[in-house]
Amino acid sequence: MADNPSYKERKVITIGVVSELTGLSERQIRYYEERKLIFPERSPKGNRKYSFSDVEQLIDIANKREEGVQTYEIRQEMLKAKRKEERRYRKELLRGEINARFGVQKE
Amino acid sequence: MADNPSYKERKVITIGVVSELTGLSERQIRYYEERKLIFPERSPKGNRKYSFSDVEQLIDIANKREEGVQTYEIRQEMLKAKRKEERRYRKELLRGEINARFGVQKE
DNA sequence: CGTGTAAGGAATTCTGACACG
DNA sequence: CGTGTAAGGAATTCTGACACG
Repeated sequence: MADNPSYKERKVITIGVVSELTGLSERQIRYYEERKLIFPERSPKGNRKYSFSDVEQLIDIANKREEGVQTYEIRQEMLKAKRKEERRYRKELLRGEINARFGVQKE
Repeated sequence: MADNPSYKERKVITIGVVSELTGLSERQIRYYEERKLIFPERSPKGNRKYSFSDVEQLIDIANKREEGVQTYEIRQEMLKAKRKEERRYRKELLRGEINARFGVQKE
């Protein structure tokens, strides 16, 4: 589904660059991690690494915060969206299984 | 043509990460820049920033070097490919202009 | 030519804490 | 709650140079 090299998801960007890209302070970025809104990886020596996808997520968070939405609420929204996505995915899986057993044959 | 956000071309990766990604030493990466094989941007304070595209380019360079190709030769090949690409592009431009004046109308 | 390394300095990042509100 | 800041240390990056071959 995603590109195989998947430039968007590779966690390769350091916090300083993320700060420039998002306009957020490093303090804010680390705090949003503490509040479980963002999940960077760590380099061997402990430096945070973010993906472009994380950068976009942070920009969304920044917009919500400007509207006065609290981090807790943002987290709730994220969890809700995630559950919805999982339901959609399971449904898709199920459809595939049913087709494999009872569906019309291809060719 | 490329994605608008253009994750592949944004120069956001520090040299340490590029070193991990490519298996090349920082010394080698800086040297290939000196030889004009790679063109990182610089952060305000002078740190090199690379794109995913640069990383791929470096992997190609590493492969060529393993085959014993010298940096000078690699550079010549790159310049040749670039000129070829430019000819293709100008041809494309020209075709567009001709169509705009004399070509069949759409609709 | 291509790469390793030691050198010294400057910039980056990390954590835990105090501050304000 | 969300963010700024000073603190001290560790890791990163930079440049110019010497070394080997």
